[in-house]
Amino acid sequence: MGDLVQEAHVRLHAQGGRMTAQRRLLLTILESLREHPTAEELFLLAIKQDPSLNLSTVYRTLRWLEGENLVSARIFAEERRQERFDAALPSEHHHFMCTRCKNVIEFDSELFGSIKSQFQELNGASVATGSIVLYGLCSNCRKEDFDIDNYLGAK
Amino acid sequence: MGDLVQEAHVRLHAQGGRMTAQRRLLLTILESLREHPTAEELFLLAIKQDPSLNLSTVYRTLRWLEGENLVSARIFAEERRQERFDAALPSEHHHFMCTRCKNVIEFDSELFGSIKSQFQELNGASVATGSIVLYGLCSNCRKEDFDIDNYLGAK
DNA sequence: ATTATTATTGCAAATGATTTGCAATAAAGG
DNA sequence: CCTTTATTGCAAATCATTTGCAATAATAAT
Repeated sequence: MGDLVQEAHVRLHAQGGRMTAQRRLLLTILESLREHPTAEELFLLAIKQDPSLNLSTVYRTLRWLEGENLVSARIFAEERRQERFDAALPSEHHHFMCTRCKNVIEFDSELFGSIKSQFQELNGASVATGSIVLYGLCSNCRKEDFDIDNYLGAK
Repeated sequence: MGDLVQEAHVRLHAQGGRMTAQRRLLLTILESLREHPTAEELFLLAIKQDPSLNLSTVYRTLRWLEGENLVSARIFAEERRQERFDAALPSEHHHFMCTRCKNVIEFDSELFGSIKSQFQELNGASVATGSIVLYGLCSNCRKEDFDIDNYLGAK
């Protein structure tokens, strides 16, 4: 059993909550994914194993996890109004989304700290959190675009 | 008449569109604002001058502007699923949102370029766009929090 | 200026993601 | 095993945004 299931179990117990089959299933899937699924994508994966699972249970589970800081939700510019859920690593990290395949790549940046403190000093603000989002083509999709160009060029 | 109205006029003409009273009103308000209003906030400002204006006209106008790259839309983490519209400066810029008063401050960062190229090199991706979002307390709200603390402390 | 053309509007209804009320179900403690 | 009550599935509600359509009004043509 993975870390996330374990951790959730402990926290649920501490707050009088219950570890249900539905939660265990969702947590297991969630920690097996490198991707950042939408609620519906997670739901579609989960009903393969439990067809009676309901989408609202998925949302309720994700919101609970979010409140526990075990998952974070974000909306990417490419996909207005739809949230993606990230089984949050404890450390601060940033995201790149491929505008073609919608895959999300996480990355770190030592420069981010300087950006924050620079902003703080200039504005007298106190920055608590923040993140960087980049958009473009991942290496795979760059290749495919190149192949298509070649194909079209050859015709 | 401001730049935005002017520019929109030119583009509308070029594409067989029409400069209506509603558009002129919305554009005028938009370029007079330093803030990043939601569609509804813009609507509420606009109906003071034209009470018959409809919210869907506001959305249609904003979407057209977005398509023309005269306005950009973004969703801040603090406000799930609600878009804010930014009468986009031509240059790349970033945002800070105060989690208390919801005010948005724009800022530049020379370091952003390095972050992009660093990511590109590490991942073989090509980064087209991106942005930084910071959250925290603006200088005003820091003061107010301080005042409240003092007040509570003094009681 | 007047008229014809058709882009744009206001309105109401639709959409799509997410949330909520509620009765039925099932963990966990005793 | 029984009891308590957190959690579920379901259906209906919400909220921001979008869309179809008939009426209106900017522009082009006369």
